[in-house]
Amino acid sequence: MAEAPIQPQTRADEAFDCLQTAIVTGELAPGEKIGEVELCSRFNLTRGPLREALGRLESRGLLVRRPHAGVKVVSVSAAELLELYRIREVMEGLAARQAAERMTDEEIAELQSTLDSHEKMIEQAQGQAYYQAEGDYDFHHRIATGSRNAKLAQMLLGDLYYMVRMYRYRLSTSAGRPHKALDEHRRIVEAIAQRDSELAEFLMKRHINAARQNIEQKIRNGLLAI
Amino acid sequence: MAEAPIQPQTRADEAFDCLQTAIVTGELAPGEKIGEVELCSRFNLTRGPLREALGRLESRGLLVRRPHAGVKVVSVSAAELLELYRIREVMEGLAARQAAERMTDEEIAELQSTLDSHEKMIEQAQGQAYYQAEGDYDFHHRIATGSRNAKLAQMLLGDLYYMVRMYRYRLSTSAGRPHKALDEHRRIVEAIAQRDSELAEFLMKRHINAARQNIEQKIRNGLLAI
DNA sequence: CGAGGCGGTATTGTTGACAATAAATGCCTC
DNA sequence: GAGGCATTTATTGTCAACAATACCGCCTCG
Repeated sequence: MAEAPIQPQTRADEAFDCLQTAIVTGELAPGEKIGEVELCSRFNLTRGPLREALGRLESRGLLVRRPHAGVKVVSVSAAELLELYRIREVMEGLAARQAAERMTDEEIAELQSTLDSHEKMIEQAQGQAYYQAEGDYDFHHRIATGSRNAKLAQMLLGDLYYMVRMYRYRLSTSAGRPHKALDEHRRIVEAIAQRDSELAEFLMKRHINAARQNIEQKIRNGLLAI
Repeated sequence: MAEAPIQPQTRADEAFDCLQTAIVTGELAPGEKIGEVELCSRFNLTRGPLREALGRLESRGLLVRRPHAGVKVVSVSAAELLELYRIREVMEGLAARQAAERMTDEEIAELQSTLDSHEKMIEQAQGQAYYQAEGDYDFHHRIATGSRNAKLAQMLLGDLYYMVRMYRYRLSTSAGRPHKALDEHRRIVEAIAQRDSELAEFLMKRHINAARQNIEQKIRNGLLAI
């Protein structure tokens, strides 16, 4: 894959990575107000690079900043989370369509083999939810880059996924869903392998739509406090 | 509307706005390598806020930055510009669909009246291209915000439009297209007014698809050097 | 007793100087 | 004369001090 550089090349990059993962993992809770100096001591940084990272995070919508009043982690309401899935639906649908047109045969083969390993991960039930989440992320990540649409991949991987992942960590997938999701992944890859771009788009949209409905149902049942 | 604050609230915001408009208008040409100190003197800023703005611009994909090697304005190839339109197609389709479901009657009425004024602007042929571009931007802007999908609006208005507008300035619309575009706008609004979300999505997608093909054709004819 | 204004304090925004890195130039060697 | 290496230089990255602003508690006044 080779996505992350060997090491953050500059202190600002380092700060950016630290903050981003801290937000995604929930180490910095949504809605939490955070002071700059506190963050500096926490991540061994100085305020210059930190502020630069803060700006980038704000631009990506993970932070909100009020002038002279500090920054706080964005808190996404349940409704907004569902809206995110609406966006994912159309964007990843496009990604799947373009991936079907443009992925190399090697990439498709790799994609299929990753699905195999995801299946194994799910079989050994321990840590099922976590591995499923990671596997799911891996799958969608590959489709996004496989679209050969740089901006699309950037928006999906840089903007949307991080916001969704904020909630993945506390959103344990419901029983039975992992298998269903994997099956849906399989069908999408199948369509891509057959270069059936229309079908790939359709299946991807339906896949994400199903995930959204899954969350929607949980919210209705009060199983999910956001 | 009331979008832009009365004045940039902080120096970094000011820097961000300056740089962004400078890039969009072409004052800073794509591919141009720019030094920080030069920018500082040009916009009467100091390097701190400037760097913060630079980070935000980079995060939005208008700049590319190589550590210790300076920043340069992103140069979008013809192929990438067309890819941008593919993204717009699906995202604005979604925006139109949600706008049809969620815009208030007042907003729809306003939208219709803005179309009237756009028509007048086109009638008086002078500066046709410019007004058309602005009117087009205005229209799509309203649809995006009308979707009541904050993240969608943010991604469209914050990420995509600025990149597209970089090329709008040198992309004179072809003869006859303004009228056609206005007509397409009219139909979309009509669908929204009738709360026909499916039709609104369809028409919007087709509208942007037509714009893309228009550009594609120009590129093929060598009328467009990118 | 409540509301509004006022000052202290802590936090953010900004600045200029310092250090580290990469590009560029000139020199030396082959 | 050409190529590679070391030095120089300019640019970026980083830091710590300074200034400006908003929040909080207190006091006064209605």
